[in-house]
Amino acid sequence: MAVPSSVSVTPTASPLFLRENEVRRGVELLFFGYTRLTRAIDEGLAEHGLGRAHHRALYFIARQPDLPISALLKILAITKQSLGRVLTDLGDRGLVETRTGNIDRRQKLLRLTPEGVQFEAQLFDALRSSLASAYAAAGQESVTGFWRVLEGLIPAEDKAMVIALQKDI
Amino acid sequence: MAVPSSVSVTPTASPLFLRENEVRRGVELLFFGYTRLTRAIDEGLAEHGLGRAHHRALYFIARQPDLPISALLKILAITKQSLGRVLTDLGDRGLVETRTGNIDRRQKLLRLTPEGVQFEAQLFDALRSSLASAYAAAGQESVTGFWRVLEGLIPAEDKAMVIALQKDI
DNA sequence: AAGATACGTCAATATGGCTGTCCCATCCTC
DNA sequence: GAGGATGGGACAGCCATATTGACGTATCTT
Repeated sequence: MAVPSSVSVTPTASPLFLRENEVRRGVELLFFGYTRLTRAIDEGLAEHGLGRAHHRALYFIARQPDLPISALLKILAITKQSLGRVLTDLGDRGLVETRTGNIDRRQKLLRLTPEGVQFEAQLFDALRSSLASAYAAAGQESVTGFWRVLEGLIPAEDKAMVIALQKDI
Repeated sequence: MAVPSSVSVTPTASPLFLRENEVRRGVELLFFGYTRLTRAIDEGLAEHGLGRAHHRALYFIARQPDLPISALLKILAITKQSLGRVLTDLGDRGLVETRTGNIDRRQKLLRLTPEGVQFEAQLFDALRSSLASAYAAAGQESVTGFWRVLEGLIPAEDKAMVIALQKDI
């Protein structure tokens, strides 16, 4: 390891620093795996003149119908302005609609139109076929490990949000 | 594993289609895990006025010194123009240098300068601490599964490239 | 000598983020 | 009921990162 001593000056070897190979492998597999998975849907998106940002919104709206905009902002961690543009596009194409919240009338609750449901399902099919075949090739035990490691990458303050997503399946 | 015996159409319900929950979970964990990991280095990059695109180049040059530009183009799967700008920025900051190939004098071989090595190591420390703690929390068996699933997401035609990266650690 | 390859470069464009500012409607608290 | 906090929308401008297409030069291969 040709790391200049000025950077990581650990006099004693910490276990966290004995893993360069494993860490680099994880970084690389995450990079390639993630980018290849997202590419699986580009074609479907392009047919509607949409990009990946639109898909992310579409996906989470599909996942939690009647999601308030503020919740989507937290999930995506982008600014209101950036999301506004995306939602305008999705609305213009008749894929997403909003209605006023019952409990809090300031809120707009997002949900997919029937066309939106169909389109999201079509995109999801591409994700499913990629991920399901990776799952099948790796085996169920590996899938569990895959989830565990990824969960460990999510900071504590975001974890509740992610788990909430997966509760009401 | 329950992979249909060929690519053929299975009239009965394929196991691949009985996994919506698992697939959604994977999509979400990949999204959050990947984005959170990449955020870990944004601060360090911003100090040099660089972005994530610069880090990706820096990372793979660190990984394979004397990498020809054409190889980096394949890894990153972006256009020559996009990469050109990134490499210009890295060169201007004295982080990356090129030299003419010995075997093929048309090639320019990329490598980090000493400053580049130090900077990459600093960024890598952030990645390492995130990933290593996720690894530690999940356990070694999970890490193996994590790798296996991600490998399954990489299309066959790219797999050789990724494996080549990990051979000469 | 001809063609392919590796790299560089110019110009124009798209996407998806950002900041800052201001506004309106609604809710909550005192 | 007044005042402040919150949810959402909108305008203007900017930045980072990617794209396509076309063209040029050096070098390698045949």
